[in-house]
Amino acid sequence: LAHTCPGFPEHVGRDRALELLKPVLEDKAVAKVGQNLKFQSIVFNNRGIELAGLRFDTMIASYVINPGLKQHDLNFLAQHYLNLRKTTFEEVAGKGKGRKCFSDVDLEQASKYSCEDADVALRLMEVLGKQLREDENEELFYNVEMALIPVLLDMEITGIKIDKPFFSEMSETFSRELDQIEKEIYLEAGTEFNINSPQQLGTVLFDKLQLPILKRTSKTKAHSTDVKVLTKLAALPFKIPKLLLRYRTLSKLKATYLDSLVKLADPVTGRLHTSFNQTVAATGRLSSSNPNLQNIPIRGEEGREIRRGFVAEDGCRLLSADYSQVELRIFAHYSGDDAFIEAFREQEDIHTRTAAEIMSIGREEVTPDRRRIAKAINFGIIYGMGPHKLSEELGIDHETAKNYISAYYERYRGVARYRDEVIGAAREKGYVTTLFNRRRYLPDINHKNRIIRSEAERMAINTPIQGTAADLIKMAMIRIHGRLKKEGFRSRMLLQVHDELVFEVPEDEIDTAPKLIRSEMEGGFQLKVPLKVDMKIGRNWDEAH
DNA sequence: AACGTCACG
DNA sequence: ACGTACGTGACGTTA
Ligand SMILES: [Mg+2]
Repeated sequence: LAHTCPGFPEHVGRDRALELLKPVLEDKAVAKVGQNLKFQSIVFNNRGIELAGLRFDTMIASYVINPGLKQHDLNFLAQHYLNLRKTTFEEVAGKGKGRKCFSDVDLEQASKYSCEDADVALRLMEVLGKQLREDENEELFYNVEMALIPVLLDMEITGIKIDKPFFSEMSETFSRELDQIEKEIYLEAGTEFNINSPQQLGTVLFDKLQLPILKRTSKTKAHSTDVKVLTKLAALPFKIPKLLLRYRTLSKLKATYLDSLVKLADPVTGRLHTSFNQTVAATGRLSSSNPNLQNIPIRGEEGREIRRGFVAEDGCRLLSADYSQVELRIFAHYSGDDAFIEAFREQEDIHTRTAAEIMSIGREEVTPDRRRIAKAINFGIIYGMGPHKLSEELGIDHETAKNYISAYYERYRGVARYRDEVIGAAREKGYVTTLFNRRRYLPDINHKNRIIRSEAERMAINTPIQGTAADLIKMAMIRIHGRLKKEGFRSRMLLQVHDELVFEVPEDEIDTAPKLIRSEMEGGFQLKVPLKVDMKIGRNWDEAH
C-alpha cells in the first residue's frame, strides 16, 4: 500500500487505505489471525490504529505446542505443519547490499507475497488449533498467551524513562578509571595488548607470566580467564589478576549499559522501549531484548548505581513488586511435603528451617554460616544439583556435600518423591508440564549417555517450577493490566523481570494502586502455600527495589 | 557466526 | 556426543 515510486500503477495509496480499513482493524468483533500479532500491532500503532480482536497468533500457538523449538517463523511453520514451501522475504526483496525496501518490490510480486502470508497463517490456524485442543492447551493459549499480547504491547509502547546525563557522567568516570587500570595492566604485563581479547590475555597470563592454568574453556579448550579463574589467581603475588577483575567489571557495565542504553533512549522522551519476546524461553518465561531490560545490574556496588538511572516521570514514582521465593514455594507445593509446606504457612525463614532439618539441630542453633549452606542447597535442589557442584559452591568436601543432599531428601521426603515422579513421567511421556499444562519435550531423557541424560533430568526437575512461576506472573499481569484500565488508573506496568513487576505510578495513586497489584499477584491462584509479594516505592528503580 | 565472558532471575 | 545447577541476551574478538 505504501508503493509510491514512479512507474507503479495507480492505486488507492497507504493513507486512504488505512482510513478505509481502520474501522475493521479496530473492531474487536472482527477476529484477527496472523503471525506475530504484537509486531503487527506495533506497525499499525505507528499509523494511529489500535489493532483489536486478536484471536489467533500462529507464532505463539507453535510456541505453546513446542516451546523448545528454536524457530517459529512463518516459513518454518508452513514447511513443518503444512508441508508447504513459502516464498521467502529474501526471494522478493533480495539480501545483503542489494536488498530492496518492500515498497520498491515489484507490485505483482509484493501482492502475491503478502497474500501468501495471510493465507498460510489462516491455514496454519486449523492445524495448530487442533493440536492445541489435543494437548489440552487451549486455556493456556487463549486465556494466558493470547491475552498477554496487548499487555506486553502496552508495556513496550510505554517504555521506561532513563536519566541520560546521569549515565553519560557515570560513563565518563568509568572511562577515566579504565584508562588508569589499562596502563597499570600493561606495566604489569610488560607489554601492550588488547585486554578485551581472551586469547591475547591468555597468552600474557599463561605464557609470558607463567601463571598456572586452572581451567580450560568448554568448546575450544583454550585457557580460561573468567572471573572464577582470575579470583583464584588473585591469591598469588601478582597484581594483574585484581586489575583485570576491576577492568572487566567496569568495561562490562560501560559497554553493555551506560553507553548502549543512552544510544537507545528516545531523544524526545528519554524513554527506553524493550521488546518482550513471548516465544523464546523453553520454560515459558518471557525474554527481553533490544535492549534487554531483564538483566539490569543490581549485585555489585557500581552495578547497583546504574539502577538509579531508571527513573519515574515527573509527578510519578516507580513501584516494584516482586514475589518472595516464588520458585521455592512452587517447589513446596509440588512436593506436597508437610515440613516444607508448614514452613511457608507459618511464615518461617525457609533457609533456617532447612538448616535445622538437614543438620538435625534446633532452629536456635542455626548460625549465619549454616543458614548460608542451607540456602545454597535449597537453590541447588530446584536445579537438580549434585554433590560435585554443591561442594564446589560451598567450598566443602565432596563427602559432606553428599551427606547434606541425602539428609535433605530424607527430611523432605516429598521432595524425593517429586524428583522421582517428574523424571519417571518424563521418561514415559517424553515431556514435562507446568501446573497449567505448559509442555516441554525432553527427547534426551532416555539417552544412553549418562551426561546427556542427566542434563535432561535436571531440566525435568526445574522446568515445572520455573515454568509454573512464569505462568503465574503472566496471569497476574493480565489481571492487573485489565483492572488498571477498567478502573481508570493512570498507573502503567513497565517491566517484568521474571518474578518482579515494575510500575510507574502517579503520586495521587500511590495509596490505591499497590493494593490492587498485591491482591492480583498474591491471590490469583491458590497453591498449598501462600504467595508473598514484597513492594517498594521510590523515585528510581534502586530505591523501589 | 562462533566463542568467551558476564549481566540478570 | 559431554562435563558436573536451570533459564536468558549482549558485548568484543576472532575466524
Ligand atoms: Mg524475589
